[in-house]
Amino acid sequence: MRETDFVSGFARGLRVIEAFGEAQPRLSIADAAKITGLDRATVRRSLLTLSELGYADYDGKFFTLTPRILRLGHAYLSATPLPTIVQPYLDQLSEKAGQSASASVLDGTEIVYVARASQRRVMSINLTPGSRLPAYCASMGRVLLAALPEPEARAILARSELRANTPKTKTDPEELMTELSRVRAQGYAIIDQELELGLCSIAVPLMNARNQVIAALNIGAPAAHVAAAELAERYLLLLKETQAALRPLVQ
Amino acid sequence: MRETDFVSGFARGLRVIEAFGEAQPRLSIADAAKITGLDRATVRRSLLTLSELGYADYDGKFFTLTPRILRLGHAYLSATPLPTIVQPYLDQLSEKAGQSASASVLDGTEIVYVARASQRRVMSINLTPGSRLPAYCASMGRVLLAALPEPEARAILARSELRANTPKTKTDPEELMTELSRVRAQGYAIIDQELELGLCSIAVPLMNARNQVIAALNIGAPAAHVAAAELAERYLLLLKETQAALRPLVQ
DNA sequence: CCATCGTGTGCGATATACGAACAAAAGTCA
DNA sequence: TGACTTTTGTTCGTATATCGCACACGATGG
Repeated sequence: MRETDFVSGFARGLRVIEAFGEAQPRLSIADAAKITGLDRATVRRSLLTLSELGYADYDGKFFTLTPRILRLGHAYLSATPLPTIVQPYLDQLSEKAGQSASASVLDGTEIVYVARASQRRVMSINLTPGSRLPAYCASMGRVLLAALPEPEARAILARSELRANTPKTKTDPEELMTELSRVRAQGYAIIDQELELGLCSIAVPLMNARNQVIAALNIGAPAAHVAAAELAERYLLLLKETQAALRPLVQ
Repeated sequence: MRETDFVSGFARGLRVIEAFGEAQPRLSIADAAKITGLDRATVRRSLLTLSELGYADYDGKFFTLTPRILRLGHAYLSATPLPTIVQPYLDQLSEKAGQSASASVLDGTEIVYVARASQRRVMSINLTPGSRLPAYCASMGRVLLAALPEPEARAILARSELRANTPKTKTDPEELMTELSRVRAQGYAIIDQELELGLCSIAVPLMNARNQVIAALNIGAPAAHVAAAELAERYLLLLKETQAALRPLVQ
């Protein structure tokens, strides 16, 4: 790609959108400039553009994103067959298990939820399609990493910020690589409160007819109700059934 | 706003993202140029930019969005308090009712789902946060339109493409305005298979402490299980409870 | 009253869009 | 099949748009 085949104004604008996050629902021009590292004048132009197009509101001081911004992500969710195909199966799975069921794919060091059927909420985090979690400490992340060639998985772990979210979180890259081998061998991953105390989950890969891993499915449960050790006997069969049902339908 | 306070390269790029939709998961440069009405050279630069940033994949012929694009919508969903606050209440509501429960806001002539707790799937449409439906024929749309000053509601109806999705769809603006008055008076809206045959729903407004309508809540049910006439007696109380519980929590 | 912070603006240097031209595929039809 | 048309992707030159910097101004607070 040539230098001139890149629209930097567009790229800068996308960075500005992403500056709005968890902790930042309202941004002033200076805030957004600080977060993105862009010049204030540039950020101002981007924000005014967003506001002009209806993607943001502006009260003269602060900018907030409007629901219209969801059109952008929705373009993916409705255009990509996977979420649509998977959703009804997750609904069934969730109902049979009495727990939340989700599907996600890998994006860099993170997993991205592309579909979810939630039962009563047990986590402090609100997960919706589009939500992201670090791959190294999520059951679906383990499954997706295990599907990669070892050097790639290792590279992703190297790029990850391996934080101990709880005392149970595995953060040693070597230990994680060993865990990935086990996951690869047994065909599923179990996480016991490594992301958040009180939460455990079990995940399996979702493969297409050519045996390529294209996503992961999981069931999450409160540790208080279901011990991690019981996850496999309770839910593995259900997950495997869903995995098998979806296999001929994807890609 | 001055002319130069608008970054047209950014605006064009956003149009390109939105070109990917339901029917268009994969776009060639020429496809995207046709849909957006932009020059092929311009579209090409935007698409290559998206690809360079990891928001799109490019196989040399077709572009597809990657899950990374969800970061953009997620910036809204996680930054805006509403979806996070509402979700657990929707989960409860959905569980008690045994039907899907959703929350949405108005964006132009459409409602946008910002949170949803789904039970078994009954509609052909897959609804997730970010999904959009025409306001005029959705129960939450009726409630949100009814909350507007009459001239504004009328203006939105005028801008809407009033399609008869089913034989039951109301498409006459005057009839719709009358319906909005009824909705305003009774405090809820019922839709009987106006969007899709076999689907009916009931919605109430979600107000904040200052009585401003900031969203709508609904319960959707298959017409085969629940006649439209029974919706109110079955679910109105539940919806009102949720409405009351949320009222002090929002905004 | 000055220091600090945030916002808006003018300007020269640089990046980008447009239209057109060209090259390469992909159809089309005898 | 082969010649012809149509469509698509890419490149180029130039007019225009945009960036980042520097500065001005107002608000806020010690």
